[in-house]
Amino acid sequence: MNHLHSFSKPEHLCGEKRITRVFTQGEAFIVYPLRVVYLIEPKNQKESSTVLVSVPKKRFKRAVKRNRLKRLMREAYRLNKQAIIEKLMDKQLQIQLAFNYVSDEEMDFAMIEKKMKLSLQKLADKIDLL
RNA sequence: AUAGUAGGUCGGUUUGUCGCUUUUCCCUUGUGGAAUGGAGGAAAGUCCGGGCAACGCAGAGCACCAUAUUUCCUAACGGGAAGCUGUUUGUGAGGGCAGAGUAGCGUAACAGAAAAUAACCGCUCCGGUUUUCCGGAGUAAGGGUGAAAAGGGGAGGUAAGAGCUCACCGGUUUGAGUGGCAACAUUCAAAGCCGUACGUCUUAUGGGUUGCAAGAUCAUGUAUACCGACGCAUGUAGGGUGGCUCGCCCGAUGUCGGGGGGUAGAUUGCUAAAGGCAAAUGGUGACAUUUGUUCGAGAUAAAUGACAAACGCUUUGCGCAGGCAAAGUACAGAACCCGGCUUACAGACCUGCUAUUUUU
RNA sequence: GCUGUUGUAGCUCAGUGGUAGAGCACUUCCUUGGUAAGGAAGAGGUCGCGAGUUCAAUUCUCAUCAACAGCU
Repeated sequence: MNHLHSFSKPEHLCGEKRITRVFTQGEAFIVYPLRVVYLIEPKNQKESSTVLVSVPKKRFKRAVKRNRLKRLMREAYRLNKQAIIEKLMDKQLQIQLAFNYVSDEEMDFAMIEKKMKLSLQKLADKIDLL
């Protein structure tokens, strides 16, 4: 069985030091409602892509809504990550990603998936330029 | 039948595809496979109480905070049950709120004569003047103001009046009896002639602090914290006793020995518990006892999901009806664990009771 | 996870139970040839929301909502 669509623990971006590094050294762009922060560097760990998603408490007060949006974003990433993974494998690079949700309104899965595809395409273009 | 009220219960189901995570097992040992478990009645707010943990422990007084009707329940509580008294709300079943003490002190705007040792108008008597009126004394029945006006209405009494006196009634205090575990209720007698609300104050009881991001262990690794002995000093400067006072305790620098702070990480704490369900017994009840049976989240930038389809339920529209179509399907997500309280909630069900209408 | 503070006019803030105020801003008028400054007058408040105590609540009590801050 192939595992093109998995999203297991090693693919999460965690640990205070690594997260701080991404946010201080990484670059960012916005594909509304997603703000994408990324850091591309030569490959030195097993996974070629590690990701975190976040929804600010300030915009969504209820935990249920925050959890749902995070799940939708994760799901959208999981189903579409192949777009960048292969390019990274070819060039022997790794990427660390952070997705911030910056809208004030809840969106459904179709919308979020569309935006996620857009932002991943944008990342793929950047990888090609390197 | 409709509307309501009190208490209790539930709060979607099935299938497919792709995923997340706990535990166990297997192998060809890795982006592997299999099996298994995986949010709530409020997981929420963090308002109380407890367990558990670390630190502290020399006390006394004051201060501070909380609580305050009775009896019971409970591990405990500021929670609950059943009562008592008052008040308020509802046609009603019911619901809300308050309930230690009152000796002293303070406040009660505006209006009103006066907001508690009262006297503007009025009433009565006396003196002056004699047309109205002026001055003095008495009085608190009547008037108006106000949220609130000095027990109630009646008879006697008087110049006019007044608990001034009398009987009855209301309330207060004291004593005695009856009922009740008690709060209290009720009866009799006596006294006295009797206002209200809030605050302050007083009394009683309780309160060490911090919280699983507590704390423990491991690997890496080193400031020189801390401890002991000796020496100095002889309780001096200063410090601690988490706000103050008294009291108590420690106590400067040196040498030797022991020892290991902080940061980031991993493991642990971590989930079986005052647990759920049923029956019987006791109790008005909260609840307790016994017996039987049953279940099993443990993540850590944080899992329990996404998509699709079908069904169920609710509402609306169309239709005589079967049915068809559309819309909706709540509040909300564990983060150490329990007991409560509070707040949010589509819809459904059960039991008791109430009101209205109709029928028998 | 734990803890605290604040909410009053468009803005910044007063207001210790008795008719809600100040400064700036706004409107009208005066002044000036005109503008600014100055002067006069005026408008603008569910006192975050909901209960309770009281004769009376911005103020006292309870619950709730929002904003902000702190510890880690």
